[in-house]
Amino acid sequence: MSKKKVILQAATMLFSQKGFSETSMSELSKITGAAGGTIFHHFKNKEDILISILKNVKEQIIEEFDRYFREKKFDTGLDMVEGVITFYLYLAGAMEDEFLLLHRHYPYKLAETNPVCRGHLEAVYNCLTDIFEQAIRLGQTDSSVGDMSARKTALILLSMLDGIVRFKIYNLYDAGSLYNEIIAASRRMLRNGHQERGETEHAENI
Amino acid sequence: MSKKKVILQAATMLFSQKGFSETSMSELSKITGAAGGTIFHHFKNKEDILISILKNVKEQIIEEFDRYFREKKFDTGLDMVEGVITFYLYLAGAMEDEFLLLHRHYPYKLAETNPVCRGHLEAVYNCLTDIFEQAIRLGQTDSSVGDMSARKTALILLSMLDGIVRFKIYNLYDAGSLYNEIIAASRRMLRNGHQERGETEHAENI
DNA sequence: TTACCGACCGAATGACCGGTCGGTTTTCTG
DNA sequence: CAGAAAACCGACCGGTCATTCGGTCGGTAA
Repeated sequence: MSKKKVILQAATMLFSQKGFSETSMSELSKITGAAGGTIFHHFKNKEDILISILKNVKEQIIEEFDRYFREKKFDTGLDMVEGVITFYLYLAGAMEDEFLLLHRHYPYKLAETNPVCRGHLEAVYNCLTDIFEQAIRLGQTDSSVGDMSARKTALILLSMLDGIVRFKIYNLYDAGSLYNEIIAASRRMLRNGHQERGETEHAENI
Repeated sequence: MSKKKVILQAATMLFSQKGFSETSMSELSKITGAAGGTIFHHFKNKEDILISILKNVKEQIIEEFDRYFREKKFDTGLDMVEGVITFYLYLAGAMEDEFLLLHRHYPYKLAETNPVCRGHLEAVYNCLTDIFEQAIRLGQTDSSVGDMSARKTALILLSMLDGIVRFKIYNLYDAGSLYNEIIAASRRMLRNGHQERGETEHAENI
């Protein structure tokens, strides 16, 4: 493997697990076996390494979902939502470092001044939101999902998963033990129930 | 106000908005007007400042919820859940810096080796989860909330709000414009609907 | 008056930081 | 094989970092 790849891979791990500022170039140099100068031969500065990593993360996540949808078909929109949730949680485990990096604050701080960085981050979240939105819209055409704002509900679902993943990453709670309840809760949240029943006495508050 | 309070207040802002490692003691010194030595007279090191801040954050959040429940009463458990969600989102805006700090990675990293730090963080999340759990259990006794694991559903609700707040903090999406949908989605997720209807053809997948 | 206190100061310290540069080795190409 | 280009090296630089420490000062108790 080329030295550049080695550097990128080690930096992904270090920036994710230790943080960007908390990782020194000398440490990256020691771990990769590359001399200090070699790193700066491949990347113009430390920040440039992070941008390259984020580009990779973006491409990997989008590619993973593309592949998933190429292989998988769904009976209903609601089933598709469940599939996406399941795959998202799987991916958060399989790409642990990458998801951890996306939960760190530094990339978002950098995104405020660096358009390229912002572009990569937005691409990830737009991709994910779009997928959920499509699934919800599909569910609304086949009546497996009720009448609600597809975009906003997609964002709520994504927020929920994002929060679950953060809890797991930050060692607050284990996402795995919540899996069944997440699926059940999402189905209850989405399912078509518009029979205009009158027994739900608090409907007028919504 | 005592110099120690000034230091703590400025450090809360700096550690939240810039990050712990990205904030230097000289910057903290300049902003507060306290000499470098003064800061180390009040705190044994930089980390000790963070611990003190987390202690404050914990106490403030718990106190805020205590006050809220002293003033507010609810007709049903489901109404209580809505109230807690609303208050949580209000608090995330009113205590922006404090919530931002709770979304940074450094405190959780520190918690792995520092039991005091871990204690403060756990206290915050246990408090919040307990509140949701109580509301759900109340809802189950008055039949406004369906039959589901109270603890796990509480964690899912908290994850959802946590994710929403993160999206807002990291400038990914505005939580305010999602408020009505969050309430509606939560009510759908929780509401008692166990009429054993057969028309939801995917119930067997849950 | 004296003796002591805690709050406060800011220069000094040494470790470490990101980044540079001149030179060497390896790889590619004609 | 020659020579150019790319990869690589590590000593070195100026600057910043958290922390230390000798000392000043106003209050207060004996």
